[in-house]
Amino acid sequence: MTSRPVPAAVSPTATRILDVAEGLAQTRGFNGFSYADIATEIGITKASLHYHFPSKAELGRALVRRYSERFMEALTLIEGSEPTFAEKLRRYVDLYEAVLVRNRMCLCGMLAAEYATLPEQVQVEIRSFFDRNEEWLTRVVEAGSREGAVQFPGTSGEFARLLTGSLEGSMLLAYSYGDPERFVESAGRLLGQLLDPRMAAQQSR
Amino acid sequence: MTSRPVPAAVSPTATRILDVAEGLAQTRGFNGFSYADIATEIGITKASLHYHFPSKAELGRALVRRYSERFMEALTLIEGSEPTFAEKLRRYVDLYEAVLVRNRMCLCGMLAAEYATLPEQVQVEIRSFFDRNEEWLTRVVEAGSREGAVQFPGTSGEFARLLTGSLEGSMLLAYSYGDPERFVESAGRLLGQLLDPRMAAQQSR
DNA sequence: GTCTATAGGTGGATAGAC
DNA sequence: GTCTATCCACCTATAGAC
Repeated sequence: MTSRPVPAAVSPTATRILDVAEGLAQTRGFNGFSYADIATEIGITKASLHYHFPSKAELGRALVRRYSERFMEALTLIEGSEPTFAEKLRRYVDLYEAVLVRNRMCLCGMLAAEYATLPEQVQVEIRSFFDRNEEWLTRVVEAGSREGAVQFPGTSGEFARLLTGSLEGSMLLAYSYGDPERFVESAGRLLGQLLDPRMAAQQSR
Repeated sequence: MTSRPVPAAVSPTATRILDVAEGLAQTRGFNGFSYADIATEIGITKASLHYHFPSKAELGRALVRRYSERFMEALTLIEGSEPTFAEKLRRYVDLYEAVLVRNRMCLCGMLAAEYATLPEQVQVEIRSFFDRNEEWLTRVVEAGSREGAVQFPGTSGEFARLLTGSLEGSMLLAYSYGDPERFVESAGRLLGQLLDPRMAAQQSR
Protein backbone atom coordinates (compact mmCIF):
# COMPACT_ATOMS: atom_id res chain seq x y z
CA MET A 1 0.00 0.00 0.00
CA THR A 2 1.13 3.58 -0.61
CA SER A 3 1.59 5.83 2.39
CA ARG A 4 0.44 9.39 1.99
CA PRO A 5 2.97 12.17 2.53
CA VAL A 6 3.54 12.98 6.17
CA PRO A 7 4.11 16.59 7.27
CA ALA A 8 7.54 17.54 8.59
CA ALA A 9 8.04 16.01 12.02
CA VAL A 10 6.69 18.14 14.85
CA SER A 11 8.24 17.82 18.29
CA PRO A 12 6.09 16.33 21.06
CA THR A 13 6.27 19.61 22.95
CA ALA A 14 5.13 21.64 19.97
CA THR A 15 2.23 19.21 19.58
CA ARG A 16 1.33 19.55 23.23
CA ILE A 17 1.41 23.34 22.91
CA LEU A 18 -0.90 23.20 19.91
CA ASP A 19 -3.26 20.84 21.75
CA VAL A 20 -3.59 23.18 24.71
CA ALA A 21 -3.75 26.34 22.60
CA GLU A 22 -6.43 24.77 20.43
CA GLY A 23 -8.66 24.06 23.40
CA LEU A 24 -8.18 27.59 24.69
CA ALA A 25 -8.83 29.18 21.30
CA GLN A 26 -11.98 27.13 20.75
CA THR A 27 -13.47 28.17 24.07
CA ARG A 28 -12.06 31.67 24.67
CA GLY A 29 -11.05 32.88 21.23
CA PHE A 30 -7.62 33.90 19.95
CA ASN A 31 -7.61 37.10 21.98
CA GLY A 32 -8.96 35.27 25.00
CA PHE A 33 -5.86 33.31 25.93
CA SER A 34 -2.19 34.13 26.51
CA TYR A 35 1.17 32.41 26.46
CA ALA A 36 0.92 32.39 30.24
CA ASP A 37 -2.26 30.30 30.06
CA ILE A 38 -0.57 27.69 27.89
CA ALA A 39 2.63 27.70 29.96
CA THR A 40 0.74 27.13 33.20
CA GLU A 41 -1.26 24.23 31.82
CA ILE A 42 1.75 22.51 30.26
CA GLY A 43 4.15 23.23 33.08
CA ILE A 44 6.87 25.10 31.22
CA THR A 45 7.71 28.80 31.10
CA LYS A 46 6.44 31.40 28.68
CA ALA A 47 9.96 31.84 27.33
CA SER A 48 10.08 28.18 26.32
CA LEU A 49 6.91 28.58 24.31
CA HIS A 50 8.60 31.24 22.21
CA TYR A 51 11.26 28.70 21.24
CA HIS A 52 8.58 26.59 19.53
CA PHE A 53 6.38 29.43 18.30
CA PRO A 54 8.32 32.71 18.16
CA SER A 55 5.20 34.85 17.93
CA LYS A 56 1.54 34.40 18.73
CA ALA A 57 0.79 35.06 15.06
CA GLU A 58 2.83 32.01 14.07
CA LEU A 59 1.19 29.95 16.78
CA GLY A 60 -2.19 31.00 15.43
CA ARG A 61 -1.23 30.15 11.89
CA ALA A 62 -0.03 26.68 12.92
CA LEU A 63 -3.14 26.20 15.02
CA VAL A 64 -5.60 26.91 12.25
CA ARG A 65 -3.57 25.07 9.64
CA ARG A 66 -3.49 21.87 11.69
CA TYR A 67 -7.19 22.17 12.49
CA SER A 68 -7.95 22.70 8.84
CA GLU A 69 -5.81 19.76 7.67
CA ARG A 70 -7.43 17.42 10.13
CA PHE A 71 -10.88 18.58 9.13
CA MET A 72 -10.14 17.95 5.48
CA GLU A 73 -8.83 14.50 6.32
CA ALA A 74 -12.10 13.79 8.11
CA LEU A 75 -13.99 14.93 5.02
CA THR A 76 -11.94 12.57 2.86
CA LEU A 77 -12.73 9.75 5.27
CA ILE A 78 -16.45 10.42 4.91
CA GLU A 79 -16.29 9.57 1.24
CA GLY A 80 -14.35 6.35 1.84
CA SER A 81 -17.25 3.98 2.32
CA GLU A 82 -19.19 5.40 -0.62
CA PRO A 83 -22.13 6.56 1.46
CA THR A 84 -25.36 7.95 0.09
CA PHE A 85 -25.78 11.69 -0.25
CA ALA A 86 -27.85 11.93 2.92
CA GLU A 87 -25.25 9.92 4.83
CA LYS A 88 -22.47 12.23 3.72
CA LEU A 89 -24.33 15.26 4.98
CA ARG A 90 -25.22 13.55 8.22
CA ARG A 91 -21.57 12.70 8.83
CA TYR A 92 -20.59 16.24 7.96
CA VAL A 93 -22.94 17.46 10.65
CA ASP A 94 -21.52 14.85 13.02
CA LEU A 95 -18.11 16.52 12.73
CA TYR A 96 -19.57 19.74 14.08
CA GLU A 97 -21.42 17.92 16.83
CA ALA A 98 -18.26 16.11 17.93
CA VAL A 99 -16.67 19.49 18.61
CA LEU A 100 -19.68 20.82 20.51
CA VAL A 101 -20.00 17.87 22.88
CA ARG A 102 -16.48 18.71 24.07
CA ASN A 103 -17.87 22.12 24.95
CA ARG A 104 -15.93 23.77 22.19
CA MET A 105 -16.83 25.99 19.26
CA CYS A 106 -15.51 25.35 15.74
CA LEU A 107 -12.06 26.96 15.79
CA CYS A 108 -12.64 28.78 12.52
CA GLY A 109 -16.15 29.91 13.36
CA MET A 110 -14.75 31.29 16.59
CA LEU A 111 -11.92 33.12 14.85
CA ALA A 112 -14.27 34.40 12.16
CA ALA A 113 -15.78 36.63 14.83
CA GLU A 114 -12.36 37.99 15.78
CA TYR A 115 -11.36 38.27 12.13
CA ALA A 116 -10.63 42.00 12.13
CA THR A 117 -8.17 41.69 15.01
CA LEU A 118 -6.23 38.67 13.74
CA PRO A 119 -2.72 38.63 12.23
CA GLU A 120 -2.93 38.42 8.47
CA GLN A 121 -1.35 34.96 8.34
CA VAL A 122 -4.18 33.69 10.52
CA GLN A 123 -6.85 35.44 8.47
CA VAL A 124 -5.57 33.68 5.38
CA GLU A 125 -5.82 30.27 7.03
CA ILE A 126 -9.36 30.95 8.22
CA ARG A 127 -10.54 31.80 4.73
CA SER A 128 -8.76 28.76 3.37
CA PHE A 129 -10.67 26.59 5.82
CA PHE A 130 -14.04 27.90 4.72
CA ASP A 131 -13.09 27.85 1.05
CA ARG A 132 -12.02 24.21 1.27
CA ASN A 133 -15.15 23.32 3.19
CA GLU A 134 -17.25 24.96 0.57
CA GLU A 135 -15.41 23.16 -2.22
CA TRP A 136 -15.95 19.78 -0.62
CA LEU A 137 -19.59 20.44 0.12
CA THR A 138 -20.15 21.78 -3.38
CA ARG A 139 -18.82 18.56 -4.90
CA VAL A 140 -21.00 16.50 -2.58
CA VAL A 141 -24.09 18.54 -3.32
CA GLU A 142 -23.35 18.47 -7.02
CA ALA A 143 -23.24 14.68 -6.95
CA GLY A 144 -26.39 14.49 -4.84
CA SER A 145 -28.13 16.75 -7.30
CA ARG A 146 -27.17 14.52 -10.25
CA GLU A 147 -28.48 11.47 -8.40
CA GLY A 148 -31.72 13.30 -7.75
CA ALA A 149 -31.20 13.04 -4.00
CA VAL A 150 -31.65 16.78 -3.56
CA GLN A 151 -33.32 19.61 -5.38
CA PHE A 152 -32.75 23.33 -5.01
CA PRO A 153 -32.72 26.55 -6.94
CA GLY A 154 -29.39 28.16 -7.84
CA THR A 155 -25.96 26.59 -7.92
CA SER A 156 -24.47 23.82 -5.79
CA GLY A 157 -21.92 26.30 -4.49
CA GLU A 158 -24.61 28.64 -3.23
CA PHE A 159 -26.37 25.75 -1.57
CA ALA A 160 -23.09 24.70 0.05
CA ARG A 161 -22.54 28.19 1.44
CA LEU A 162 -25.97 28.21 2.96
CA LEU A 163 -25.23 24.91 4.68
CA THR A 164 -21.88 26.01 6.09
CA GLY A 165 -23.23 29.31 7.33
CA SER A 166 -26.31 27.77 8.90
CA LEU A 167 -24.36 25.06 10.65
CA GLU A 168 -21.71 27.44 11.98
CA GLY A 169 -24.40 29.75 13.31
CA SER A 170 -26.47 27.03 14.95
CA MET A 171 -23.23 25.78 16.44
CA LEU A 172 -22.33 29.22 17.76
CA LEU A 173 -25.64 29.62 19.56
CA ALA A 174 -25.58 26.07 20.93
CA TYR A 175 -22.04 26.74 22.16
CA SER A 176 -22.96 29.94 23.95
CA TYR A 177 -25.95 28.23 25.58
CA GLY A 178 -23.73 25.31 26.54
CA ASP A 179 -26.32 23.04 24.96
CA PRO A 180 -25.18 20.75 22.10
CA GLU A 181 -28.75 19.46 21.77
CA ARG A 182 -29.72 22.84 20.46
CA PHE A 183 -27.39 22.25 17.53
CA VAL A 184 -28.51 18.67 16.93
CA GLU A 185 -32.10 19.88 16.86
CA SER A 186 -31.49 22.66 14.33
CA ALA A 187 -29.06 20.73 12.14
CA GLY A 188 -31.42 17.78 11.85
CA ARG A 189 -34.25 20.10 10.97
CA LEU A 190 -32.14 21.95 8.43
CA LEU A 191 -31.13 18.79 6.60
CA GLY A 192 -34.65 17.42 6.78
CA GLN A 193 -36.20 20.55 5.32
CA LEU A 194 -33.60 21.25 2.68
CA LEU A 195 -32.99 17.71 1.54
CA ASP A 196 -36.51 16.60 1.02
CA PRO A 197 -38.76 19.64 0.90
CA ARG A 198 -41.77 17.64 -0.23
CA MET A 199 -41.55 15.32 2.74
CA ALA A 200 -41.08 18.29 5.05
CA ALA A 201 -44.22 19.86 3.69
CA GLN A 202 -46.19 16.67 4.23
CA GLN A 203 -44.91 16.27 7.77
CA SER A 204 -45.94 19.76 8.74
CA ARG A 205 -48.56 20.44 11.33
CA MET B 1 -51.92 59.71 21.54
CA THR B 2 -50.12 58.00 24.38
CA SER B 3 -46.36 58.29 24.58
CA ARG B 4 -44.52 55.13 25.46
CA PRO B 5 -42.29 55.14 28.56
CA VAL B 6 -38.89 56.65 27.95
CA PRO B 7 -35.80 55.20 29.66
CA ALA B 8 -34.06 57.28 32.32
CA ALA B 9 -32.28 60.18 30.65
CA VAL B 10 -28.79 59.30 29.44
CA SER B 11 -26.21 62.05 29.11
CA PRO B 12 -25.03 62.96 25.63
CA THR B 13 -21.52 61.87 26.53
CA ALA B 14 -22.67 58.48 27.77
CA THR B 15 -24.57 58.07 24.53
CA ARG B 16 -21.53 59.00 22.52
CA ILE B 17 -19.44 56.49 24.47
CA LEU B 18 -21.97 53.76 23.80
CA ASP B 19 -22.06 54.65 20.11
CA VAL B 20 -18.30 54.35 19.73
CA ALA B 21 -18.01 51.26 21.93
CA GLU B 22 -20.79 49.60 19.96
CA GLY B 23 -18.97 50.04 16.69
CA LEU B 24 -15.76 48.70 18.19
CA ALA B 25 -17.47 45.72 19.79
CA GLN B 26 -19.28 44.84 16.58
CA THR B 27 -16.09 44.81 14.56
CA ARG B 28 -13.42 43.73 17.06
CA GLY B 29 -15.33 41.96 19.82
CA PHE B 30 -15.60 42.86 23.50
CA ASN B 31 -12.02 41.77 24.21
CA GLY B 32 -10.82 43.51 21.06
CA PHE B 33 -11.18 47.09 22.20
CA SER B 34 -10.11 49.12 25.23
CA TYR B 35 -11.06 52.26 27.10
CA ALA B 36 -8.12 53.88 25.35
CA ASP B 37 -9.67 53.17 21.94
CA ILE B 38 -12.92 54.85 22.95
CA ALA B 39 -11.18 57.76 24.63
CA THR B 40 -9.05 58.50 21.58
CA GLU B 41 -11.99 58.46 19.21
CA ILE B 42 -14.16 60.67 21.41
CA GLY B 43 -11.42 63.01 22.49
CA ILE B 44 -11.64 62.65 26.26
CA THR B 45 -9.41 60.75 28.68
CA LYS B 46 -9.76 57.18 29.84
CA ALA B 47 -10.41 58.40 33.36
CA SER B 48 -13.44 60.35 32.18
CA LEU B 49 -14.92 57.21 30.70
CA HIS B 50 -14.88 55.61 34.12
CA TYR B 51 -17.11 58.40 35.40
CA HIS B 52 -19.84 57.28 32.99
CA PHE B 53 -19.16 53.56 33.08
CA PRO B 54 -17.18 52.60 36.20
CA SER B 55 -16.15 49.21 34.85
CA LYS B 56 -15.92 47.61 31.44
CA ALA B 57 -18.41 45.00 32.62
CA GLU B 58 -21.00 47.74 33.19
CA LEU B 59 -20.21 49.30 29.85
CA GLY B 60 -20.74 45.91 28.22
CA ARG B 61 -24.03 45.39 30.02
CA ALA B 62 -25.30 48.81 28.91
CA LEU B 63 -24.05 48.18 25.40
CA VAL B 64 -25.88 44.91 24.91
CA ARG B 65 -28.98 46.12 26.70
CA ARG B 66 -29.33 49.17 24.44
CA TYR B 67 -28.66 47.08 21.35
CA SER B 68 -31.25 44.56 22.46
CA GLU B 69 -33.86 47.19 23.26
CA ARG B 70 -33.44 48.85 19.88
CA PHE B 71 -33.64 45.52 18.10
CA MET B 72 -36.88 44.67 19.87
CA GLU B 73 -38.29 48.06 18.95
CA ALA B 74 -37.44 47.33 15.33
CA LEU B 75 -39.25 44.01 15.61
CA THR B 76 -42.31 45.77 16.98
CA LEU B 77 -42.18 48.21 14.09
CA ILE B 78 -42.20 45.33 11.63
CA GLU B 79 -45.61 44.25 12.83
CA GLY B 80 -47.04 47.76 12.62
CA SER B 81 -48.24 47.71 9.03
CA GLU B 82 -49.73 44.25 9.36
CA PRO B 83 -47.50 42.68 6.73
CA THR B 84 -47.84 39.16 5.40
CA PHE B 85 -45.84 36.36 6.94
CA ALA B 86 -43.27 36.41 4.14
CA GLU B 87 -42.90 40.19 4.48
CA LYS B 88 -42.27 39.92 8.21
CA LEU B 89 -39.47 37.44 7.65
CA ARG B 90 -37.99 39.46 4.86
CA ARG B 91 -37.90 42.54 7.06
CA TYR B 92 -36.38 40.50 9.84
CA VAL B 93 -33.60 39.51 7.47
CA ASP B 94 -33.27 43.15 6.42
CA LEU B 95 -32.36 44.05 10.00
CA TYR B 96 -29.36 41.74 9.81
CA GLU B 97 -28.38 43.04 6.42
CA ALA B 98 -28.51 46.65 7.60
CA VAL B 99 -25.83 45.79 10.18
CA LEU B 100 -23.64 43.98 7.67
CA VAL B 101 -23.59 46.75 5.10
CA ARG B 102 -22.02 48.94 7.78
CA ASN B 103 -19.27 46.34 7.91
CA ARG B 104 -20.36 45.20 11.32
CA MET B 105 -21.34 41.88 12.82
CA CYS B 106 -24.45 41.44 14.98
CA LEU B 107 -23.28 42.56 18.43
CA CYS B 108 -24.76 39.53 20.13
CA GLY B 109 -23.53 37.03 17.56
CA MET B 110 -20.09 38.54 18.01
CA LEU B 111 -20.25 38.31 21.79
CA ALA B 112 -21.67 34.79 21.62
CA ALA B 113 -18.25 33.68 20.38
CA GLU B 114 -16.55 35.38 23.34
CA TYR B 115 -19.21 34.13 25.73
CA ALA B 116 -16.87 32.19 28.04
CA THR B 117 -14.71 35.25 28.67
CA LEU B 118 -17.49 37.77 29.29
CA PRO B 119 -18.58 39.25 32.64
CA GLU B 120 -21.68 37.50 33.91
CA GLN B 121 -23.84 40.61 33.57
CA VAL B 122 -23.02 40.69 29.89
CA GLN B 123 -23.65 36.98 29.41
CA VAL B 124 -27.13 37.43 30.86
CA GLU B 125 -27.93 40.22 28.40
CA ILE B 126 -26.70 38.15 25.44
CA ARG B 127 -28.98 35.28 26.32
CA SER B 128 -31.84 37.65 26.85
CA PHE B 129 -31.33 39.01 23.34
CA PHE B 130 -31.51 35.60 21.74
CA ASP B 131 -34.40 34.50 23.94
CA ARG B 132 -36.43 37.57 23.00
CA ASN B 133 -35.58 37.12 19.34
CA GLU B 134 -36.72 33.56 19.51
CA GLU B 135 -39.94 34.53 21.24
CA TRP B 136 -40.78 37.10 18.60
CA LEU B 137 -39.94 34.77 15.73
CA THR B 138 -41.90 31.96 17.34
CA ARG B 139 -45.00 34.12 17.48
CA VAL B 140 -44.55 35.17 13.87
CA VAL B 141 -43.98 31.61 12.70
CA GLU B 142 -46.91 30.40 14.75
CA ALA B 143 -49.18 32.90 13.03
CA GLY B 144 -47.76 32.06 9.61
CA SER B 145 -48.38 28.42 10.28
CA ARG B 146 -52.03 29.06 11.21
CA GLU B 147 -52.50 31.05 8.00
CA GLY B 148 -50.99 28.19 6.02
CA ALA B 149 -48.16 30.43 4.82
CA VAL B 150 -45.54 27.99 6.03
CA GLN B 151 -45.30 24.30 6.77
CA PHE B 152 -42.69 22.48 8.79
CA PRO B 153 -42.26 19.51 11.10
CA GLY B 154 -41.86 20.12 14.85
CA THR B 155 -42.76 23.20 16.85
CA SER B 156 -42.70 26.86 15.87
CA GLY B 157 -40.04 27.46 18.51
CA GLU B 158 -37.72 24.90 16.97
CA PHE B 159 -38.26 26.44 13.57
CA ALA B 160 -37.51 29.88 15.01
CA ARG B 161 -34.24 28.64 16.52
CA LEU B 162 -33.18 27.23 13.20
CA LEU B 163 -33.81 30.58 11.56
CA THR B 164 -31.89 32.60 14.15
CA GLY B 165 -28.93 30.23 14.12
CA SER B 166 -28.76 30.06 10.35
CA LEU B 167 -28.98 33.82 9.92
CA GLU B 168 -26.37 34.55 12.58
CA GLY B 169 -24.00 32.04 11.00
CA SER B 170 -24.46 33.26 7.45
CA MET B 171 -23.94 36.74 8.81
CA LEU B 172 -20.74 35.74 10.60
CA LEU B 173 -19.22 34.27 7.45
CA ALA B 174 -20.30 37.20 5.31
CA TYR B 175 -18.79 39.53 7.90
CA SER B 176 -15.43 37.76 7.93
CA TYR B 177 -15.33 37.79 4.13
CA GLY B 178 -16.28 41.45 4.14
CA ASP B 179 -19.03 40.57 1.69
CA PRO B 180 -22.64 41.38 2.65
CA GLU B 181 -23.81 39.86 -0.63
CA ARG B 182 -22.81 36.50 0.73
CA PHE B 183 -25.40 36.96 3.44
CA VAL B 184 -28.11 38.26 1.15
CA GLU B 185 -27.57 35.24 -1.09
CA SER B 186 -27.82 32.69 1.68
CA ALA B 187 -30.63 34.36 3.59
CA GLY B 188 -32.77 34.66 0.47
CA ARG B 189 -32.14 31.04 -0.32
CA LEU B 190 -32.94 29.98 3.24
CA LEU B 191 -36.27 31.75 3.28
CA GLY B 192 -37.11 30.54 -0.20
CA GLN B 193 -36.41 26.93 0.62
CA LEU B 194 -37.95 26.85 4.05
CA LEU B 195 -40.99 28.93 3.33
CA ASP B 196 -42.23 27.24 0.25
CA PRO B 197 -40.55 23.86 -0.04
CA ARG B 198 -42.77 22.75 -2.89
CA MET B 199 -41.85 25.75 -4.99
CA ALA B 200 -38.18 25.24 -4.18
CA ALA B 201 -38.41 21.68 -5.41
CA GLN B 202 -40.01 22.79 -8.65
CA GLN B 203 -37.41 25.46 -9.24
CA SER B 204 -34.51 23.04 -8.87
CA ARG B 205 -32.16 22.27 -11.69
C1' DG C 1 -17.61 66.02 34.35
C1' DT C 2 -13.12 66.16 33.04
C1' DC C 3 -8.47 66.34 34.00
C1' DT C 4 -3.39 64.55 35.59
C1' DA C 5 -1.04 61.12 37.64
C1' DT C 6 -0.39 56.72 38.91
C1' DA C 7 -1.18 52.20 40.69
C1' DG C 8 -1.09 47.25 39.88
C1' DG C 9 -1.49 43.87 36.70
C1' DT C 10 -0.90 41.27 32.35
C1' DG C 11 0.22 41.17 27.41
C1' DG C 12 3.87 39.37 23.95
C1' DA C 13 8.60 39.18 23.37
C1' DT C 14 13.98 38.97 24.04
C1' DA C 15 18.80 38.14 26.12
C1' DG C 16 21.66 35.10 27.78
C1' DA C 17 22.92 31.27 31.15
C1' DC C 18 22.58 26.33 31.53
C1' DG D 1 15.11 23.07 24.87
C1' DT D 2 14.32 25.13 29.00
C1' DC D 3 15.34 28.31 32.37
C1' DT D 4 15.67 33.28 34.96
C1' DA D 5 15.37 37.86 34.43
C1' DT D 6 13.73 41.64 32.31
C1' DC D 7 11.65 45.04 28.88
C1' DC D 8 8.09 47.80 27.41
C1' DA D 9 3.59 48.41 25.85
C1' DC D 10 -0.94 48.15 27.18
C1' DC D 11 -4.78 47.04 30.22
C1' DT D 12 -8.53 48.37 33.77
C1' DA D 13 -9.12 51.13 37.51
C1' DT D 14 -8.58 54.77 41.30
C1' DA D 15 -7.24 59.19 43.83
C1' DG D 16 -7.65 63.70 43.98
C1' DA D 17 -7.25 68.50 41.82
C1' DC D 18 -9.90 71.63 39.00
